[in-house]
Amino acid sequence: MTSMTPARTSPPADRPQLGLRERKKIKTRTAIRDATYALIEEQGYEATTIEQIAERAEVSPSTVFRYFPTKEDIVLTDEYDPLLLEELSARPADEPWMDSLRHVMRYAIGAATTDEPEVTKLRMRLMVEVPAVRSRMMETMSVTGGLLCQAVAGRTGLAPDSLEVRVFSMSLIGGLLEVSMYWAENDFQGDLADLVDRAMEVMEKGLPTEIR
Amino acid sequence: MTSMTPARTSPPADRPQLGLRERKKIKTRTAIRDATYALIEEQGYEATTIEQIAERAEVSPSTVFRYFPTKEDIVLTDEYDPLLLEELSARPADEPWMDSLRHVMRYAIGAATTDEPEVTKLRMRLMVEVPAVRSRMMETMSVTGGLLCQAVAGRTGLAPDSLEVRVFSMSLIGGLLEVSMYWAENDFQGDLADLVDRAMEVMEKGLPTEIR
DNA sequence: CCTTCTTTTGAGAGTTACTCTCATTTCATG
DNA sequence: CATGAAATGAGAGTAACTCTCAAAAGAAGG
Repeated sequence: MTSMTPARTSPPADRPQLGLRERKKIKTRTAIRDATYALIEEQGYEATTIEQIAERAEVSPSTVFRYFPTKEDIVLTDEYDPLLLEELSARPADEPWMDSLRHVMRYAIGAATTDEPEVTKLRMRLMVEVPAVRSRMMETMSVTGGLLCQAVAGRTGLAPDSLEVRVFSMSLIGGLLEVSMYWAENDFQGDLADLVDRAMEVMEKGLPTEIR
Repeated sequence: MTSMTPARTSPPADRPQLGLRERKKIKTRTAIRDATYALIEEQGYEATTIEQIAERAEVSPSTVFRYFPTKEDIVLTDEYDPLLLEELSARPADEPWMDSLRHVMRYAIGAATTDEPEVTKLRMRLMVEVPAVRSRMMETMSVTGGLLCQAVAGRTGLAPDSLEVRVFSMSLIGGLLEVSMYWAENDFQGDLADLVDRAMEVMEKGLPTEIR
């Protein structure tokens, strides 16, 4: 899911013969992001202004806004969701639903923590510390939620816009988001994959000591 | 929870001999809120500026910000959470946890839909339509989540900051928030309490057709 | 290479939510 | 009524965004 996946330098997979124009666009995009990360490390999130970002990325402020609709998006945006959903639908149809999810989550976590661990951690830290970032993250998670609904519906045969599917998806996403926060708040101790396992256990079976 | 409870004209219960100062404060607070609601009905959320709100409420813009930290808060803020938690902890200790929750939810829904149904609906509509409002709502829900953790912990004997409790609380809140959205998106058809029941069923037992 | 068309960029002005400060007013109290 | 504390208003300032328009830079064809 969004929170687990790092922002990529280049779009995953396809890169066949891009024109100079396209290549430049990618370069500016990452220039802006890198500038932002660097400035945030130096001064913190709030203290970093769009103007500073623009200056360091050597573009105009207008351009920054052209590439990212909000300041938070510079930090958060990634393009992994479709990949994950694909991964999810590629799972065997007879596999228990929660097991499929677990696999996909592991996959996502692997990608995020191997690829660019510092960036991933920075993002999670910002999520915990900066309300605006957290909000924006939740926003994008609810978009992810919509996609998840499709996947769940496809798998279970339920309607994607039914209350049940929607509630299930959102509560799942809420839970997973909380895992990230927990991990970040506890200084990234332990293995994120293990935490996710524990979380999914809870969401599947309820609290450990709960009296049914 | 927050999403279900209407903003009150006066703080619930206690009003024993308030000084003129306090009474005036309450009056301005509701004046601002009423002005906001009215303007939003007339022009929509985005088109309504703080200046307009201030003008109609007959206070200065500064005062508006003194009472509400953000524009979204004018619409969303209520003070019901503590009440609900109290209600929750007042439930018999041997009652199954989910049953307790169900009761409290019913209570909250009853209060919200009986008290000021139009306001409640307006808020939910804004939640669906205005991203900023939705974000802010999610923010406050995550605060509520923290409180809920305490309650869950007290009941189950688990640590309030344990991963399990936190995940459980947040996924619950995510699910309940989605119920509100669903209700609003479907033009408030059907009984909210029924929807909440169905949602809690999902969160307790998983999706209907799920193969365990 | 040069022309023409399209896309991307930069500059600048404007809006609005929000912050901070300080003087003034308004209530509380003895 | 005097004195102190709290609430208000006025105003200046910041920074994230939005919009518009003209200049610059790649794409494509002759």
